[in-house]
Amino acid sequence: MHSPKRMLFLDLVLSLFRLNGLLIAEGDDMTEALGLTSARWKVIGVIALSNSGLTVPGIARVLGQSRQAVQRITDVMATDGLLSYQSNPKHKRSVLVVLTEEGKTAYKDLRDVQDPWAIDNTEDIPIEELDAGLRLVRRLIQKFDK
Amino acid sequence: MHSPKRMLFLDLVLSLFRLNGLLIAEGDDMTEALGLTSARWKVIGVIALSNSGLTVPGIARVLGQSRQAVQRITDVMATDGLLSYQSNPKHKRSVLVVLTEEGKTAYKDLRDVQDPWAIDNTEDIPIEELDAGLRLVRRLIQKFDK
DNA sequence: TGTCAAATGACAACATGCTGACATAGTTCG
DNA sequence: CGAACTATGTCAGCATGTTGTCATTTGACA
Repeated sequence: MHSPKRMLFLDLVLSLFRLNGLLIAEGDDMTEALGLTSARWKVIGVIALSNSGLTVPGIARVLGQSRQAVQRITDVMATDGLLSYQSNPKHKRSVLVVLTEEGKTAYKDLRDVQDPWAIDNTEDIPIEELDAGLRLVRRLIQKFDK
Repeated sequence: MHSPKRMLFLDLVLSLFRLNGLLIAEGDDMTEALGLTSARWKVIGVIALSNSGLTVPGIARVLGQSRQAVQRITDVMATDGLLSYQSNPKHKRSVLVVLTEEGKTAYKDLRDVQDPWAIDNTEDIPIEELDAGLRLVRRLIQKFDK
């Protein structure tokens, strides 16, 4: 027992916890000047990448989070003027979340800091390794997301 | 420039956020019957792997978390009888955290559920891929942990 | 030795996530 | 059509993590 594979996997899991914390800290530091946080740019990113508009539960599904958690973030962001709610022709109660002009500007600013950050932190990592890593992560997500 | 590498990296980061959430949910479900949670078995694991005993800030450094967060967990676990504080000959105020008999039993029970879980979830993944993934994660941790 | 910076404990405020519960809106199907 | 199921908004409680602050203890060094 204590197979190397098992130890490897548990080690990977603990390392992922740690990396997650570091990435959140990085994201918060990086976007502090923009009035954003990790939680907020996750939401902004999802909305910006959708053409037709998303509902709160829709964003939650994309992020793999509870709709309540997303609702809290969007409510504060709406108060801050980054996004607004738009009536949904498909549903009387479930409104669509859209970026305001301010929100679009924030997304652009976000990209302006995020892109150099991504480039800086991958310049010494071969693209094949990143790709393999992403595939592994996706495989694990599929395994647990049921 | 929207380089593929940049997109890949941002995709990886978002996927890591999601995987992190799923792993925490897995950990909580898996150890629910033992009266543990993800936060608790992280701490138990660190203590169990140390021979000489650790202080609260020491555990925090291993986990890459704030000492306050760890202190909160250890306080509750001490109340629950899983661990106890032992006077530290090296330091008048900073006590050592040690597992009680109940805590050691919990660690054993934890391993009994964690091992099959790790084996199940890696049986279709080559060890080389896990190893490569761990190396990538560690590389990123080093990059951000400064 | 005396002083000062770092480490620690303790407390507070806050952000982010979860689940549960309840009412209402939408969908499916007999 | 109507009943049952699902999806959504909303509110509440809780767990986990962060940062900030302040007093005290340690340790390093002029």
